[in-house]
Amino acid sequence: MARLGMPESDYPDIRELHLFSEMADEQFMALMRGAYVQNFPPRIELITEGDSSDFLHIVISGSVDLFSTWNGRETSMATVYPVSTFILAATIRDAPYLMSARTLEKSRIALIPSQDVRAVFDVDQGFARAIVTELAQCYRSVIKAQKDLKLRTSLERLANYLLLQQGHSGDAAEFDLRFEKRRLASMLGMTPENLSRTFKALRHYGVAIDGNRIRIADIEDLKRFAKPDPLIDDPST
Amino acid sequence: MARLGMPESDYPDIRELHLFSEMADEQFMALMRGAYVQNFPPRIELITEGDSSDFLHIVISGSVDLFSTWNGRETSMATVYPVSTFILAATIRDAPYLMSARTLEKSRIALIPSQDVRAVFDVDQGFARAIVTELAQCYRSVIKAQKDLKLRTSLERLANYLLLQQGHSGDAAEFDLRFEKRRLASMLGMTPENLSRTFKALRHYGVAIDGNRIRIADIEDLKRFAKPDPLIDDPST
DNA sequence: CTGATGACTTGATTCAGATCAAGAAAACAG
DNA sequence: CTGTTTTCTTGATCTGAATCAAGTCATCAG
Repeated sequence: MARLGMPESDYPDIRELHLFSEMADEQFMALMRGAYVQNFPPRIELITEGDSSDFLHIVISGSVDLFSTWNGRETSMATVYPVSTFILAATIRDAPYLMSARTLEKSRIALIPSQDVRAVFDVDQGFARAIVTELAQCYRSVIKAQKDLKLRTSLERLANYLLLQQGHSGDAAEFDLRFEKRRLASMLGMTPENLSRTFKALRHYGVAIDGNRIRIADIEDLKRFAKPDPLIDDPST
Repeated sequence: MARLGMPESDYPDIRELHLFSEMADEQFMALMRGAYVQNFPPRIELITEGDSSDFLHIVISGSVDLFSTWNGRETSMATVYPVSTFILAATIRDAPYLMSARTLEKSRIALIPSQDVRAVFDVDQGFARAIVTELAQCYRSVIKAQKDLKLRTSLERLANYLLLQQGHSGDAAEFDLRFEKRRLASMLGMTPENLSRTFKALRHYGVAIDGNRIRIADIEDLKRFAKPDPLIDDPST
């Protein structure tokens, strides 16, 4: 967990991020000079909801779970994969985090001081444009998630989730779940027990499950049931 | 429903909006020149989800319901009151609307061509900063709504909603619901029947209801049950 | 290899909330 | 004012999902 200035070998990965790709070299270097990189073991809590947002975080490798708690309950809100940022909105507004974050596995995280981000925003046109685009994207993702939650049953949510994952796996008939079922359950807004039963219910639509391995016999059949909708399920729009 | 260029009498209200208050006069006038104002009767659908986002909308008077549908089901996502904008994210990304919008009452709506908004963003520093702040705010609002949905029962959501409304009414012990119960039910993610029963269940915590009139006997008692949390319920953070 | 730990499944039961049905109250048009 | 329409409420019932409980399976440290 040694805390270091950012090694230059990490620059290219970050530079490629949509958020940083359009800005001037000079400003990019200014951001990188103030940045840190840390390696974290699995299951380390990186930030806690309610804390003030001192750093913009970037996942360089590994993965991070964003979750929230209230009154003793906990729910997973999203998972962040490399290479992308999180808690951009809190950084921009200089407001407390609304979600906590923990590493799911051994992860490499870059930290850019929030005040640097806000300062560079004001002087770099390309960076400003990129931040706006990114935020609008994030906003739309959450709206989609909320539609998913309010308009669908858990069976429908799981079916659509599987179709989405299947797309990510290059449309292969078989693929592995990307993370453990208890987290998947939490993301989909249900209990682990219920997820187990929901998987079994999907057998009627040709879904076979063995451990983390999913096999979909007939995509079209599953689609007829799941009724995927780009305005809910397409992450790119 | 006559369509007009924007009358200058509307300028000050719009100029006061956080989104437009920091920009240069010249740019503001440029936006206004391309804008329209329309008066709509109640229950008119202003935009339909899936359509392309040609205009940024501003509610000058009245109110607007943002809702979504899927597979024959419908849910209210948010209500927009004067003076504020909606579908900013779709405008920024030049992407299809994720939600539909309809007037709840007779409403006056301003329409600014999306391409003008994007063009001015690139030349006006203050406007760019304001858009980013607004978007970050919107993002955080939706995250809060999602925490509310995933972490609370409908009884808890209603209790916290009432506490929030009570705050909006200057902490009066009595106040009126701002809109009809069927919409409130949809916003809170439940059926009208269930809302009726949930109101009755809150009598145990000193909540009396008569038509649209709410009376809270003992705020502290209700708070002990509702456990309001600024990271979910405070719209300003 | 072995015991311990945590993840997953399965069954029984309970509960929150939806649905169905009907009546009461309010809003509205003529 | 009167009939109509819509909203709201109430009751009965059903269902999706949570909870409780127990057992299986996999992983991993020693």
